[in-house]
Amino acid sequence: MLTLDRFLPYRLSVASNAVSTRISLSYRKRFGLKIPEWRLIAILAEHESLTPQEIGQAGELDKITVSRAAAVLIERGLVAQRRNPGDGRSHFLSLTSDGRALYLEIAPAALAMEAKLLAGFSSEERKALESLLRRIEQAALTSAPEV
Amino acid sequence: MLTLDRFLPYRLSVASNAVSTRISLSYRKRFGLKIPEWRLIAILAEHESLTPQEIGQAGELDKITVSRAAAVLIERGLVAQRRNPGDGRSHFLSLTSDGRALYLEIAPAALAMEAKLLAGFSSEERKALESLLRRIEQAALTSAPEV
DNA sequence: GATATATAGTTTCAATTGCAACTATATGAT
DNA sequence: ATCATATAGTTGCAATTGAAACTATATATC
Repeated sequence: MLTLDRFLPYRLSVASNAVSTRISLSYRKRFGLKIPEWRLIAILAEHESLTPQEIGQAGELDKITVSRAAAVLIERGLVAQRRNPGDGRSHFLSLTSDGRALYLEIAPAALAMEAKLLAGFSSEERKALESLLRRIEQAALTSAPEV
Repeated sequence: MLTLDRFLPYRLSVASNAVSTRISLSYRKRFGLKIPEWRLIAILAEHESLTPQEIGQAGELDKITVSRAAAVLIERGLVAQRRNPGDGRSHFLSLTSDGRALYLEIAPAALAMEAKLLAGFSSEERKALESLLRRIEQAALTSAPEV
């Protein structure tokens, strides 16, 4: 028998929405960033210099989203663009020093929010949650697109 | 140090998106339903007759979403509306026999999709995932709206 | 090296979503 | 009973999102 309350896709969606809403409010209020913009900054902070395509792969963002987020961040002077000598259709993106400075502000705030969410969890529980989420994601991507 | 790939809100969002995308495609293709419409049907299947407000509480849907989903389902003859004698601003919604018939088709399909997603999980893992998700959700709702 | 096909990224347009204003009814105060 | 305030649900409008078309460049074929 089906019970919505115990249906995995429902529980996952509700949990994810609660967390996203909570977090995105913070990003927006404190730093004027939407989630894709924040993701792009986080990825560039880890990778130095990437093409939009590589950013999309690294952060599960589609190319439209990357394009728009990058435009906003370039406009704000947080991200710089330079030619890709190997491929004229593409280009490299990287954080400017302002971008890096902003990242150094956000990263601790993000970690603090995460810590708050996970406050009641043991370290085994955290690991378990991460691993279960990865497996569910894998299963969703793997199973045939049509049931 | 922050790593996007290991950041809980990110993992949660990615997993939830993967599952939602996968599932909503199915609902839409096979039954012409969007997720809120499906949720509304599932809730009414469990509760017989509810006001829009009660539906919203039962399924984490805001009142606008309920209103629009209900309008679509009434138009399709899947949901019926009748006066609420106790409060003229409100009304009761319930499944029509067509609505119940559709539910009896969808419910097994939904359970089958869930089973597929959870195929590699032991029953302890399933319970753990459900409980961890509820706790995260609670933590997100509880923690102050501003960090 | 010209033409055809493929790919990276952007832009346009249509669908979806959510806030804020609105309508109708209910509740509380004088 | 009248007026003020609160609540249920709907609608209008603005912002967000995503799919498809478009532009520019690259690669493959003849």
